[in-house]
Amino acid sequence: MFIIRRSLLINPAFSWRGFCSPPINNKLFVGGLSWSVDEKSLKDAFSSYGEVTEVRIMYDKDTGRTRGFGFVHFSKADEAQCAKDAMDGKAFLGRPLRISFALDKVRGASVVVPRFSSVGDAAKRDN
DNA sequence: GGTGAGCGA
Repeated sequence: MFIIRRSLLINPAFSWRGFCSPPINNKLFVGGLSWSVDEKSLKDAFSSYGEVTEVRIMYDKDTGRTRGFGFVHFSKADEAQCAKDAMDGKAFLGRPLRISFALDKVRGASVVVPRFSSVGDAAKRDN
């Protein structure tokens, strides 16, 4: 029924290139950060959408500057979903944010980063 | 330097 389709439109958990993107965890990968962004300003910005338990920004040990991405931990996955929907694509300190759910990386193994269009590619073939 | 995936329990 079309009521289902309308639910897909109004629910951010069901929109990712027109495909399902449920909150898989309460951690967000945040890319596209400005070079001058720091953890406290990032936490302050994301705290408006939920309880931020931890913020970690990756720094280059050689230059001491940020690598332009980081991770934000929320108390609840629902809050992470809300913050992602609200902040993704929004300008922060002059640069648009690129947010997605964090893929858990275990010590000693490289994180498997699927191309952010692999699922969408399947959806396009279906379309 | 701008399409990017860490750290510590």
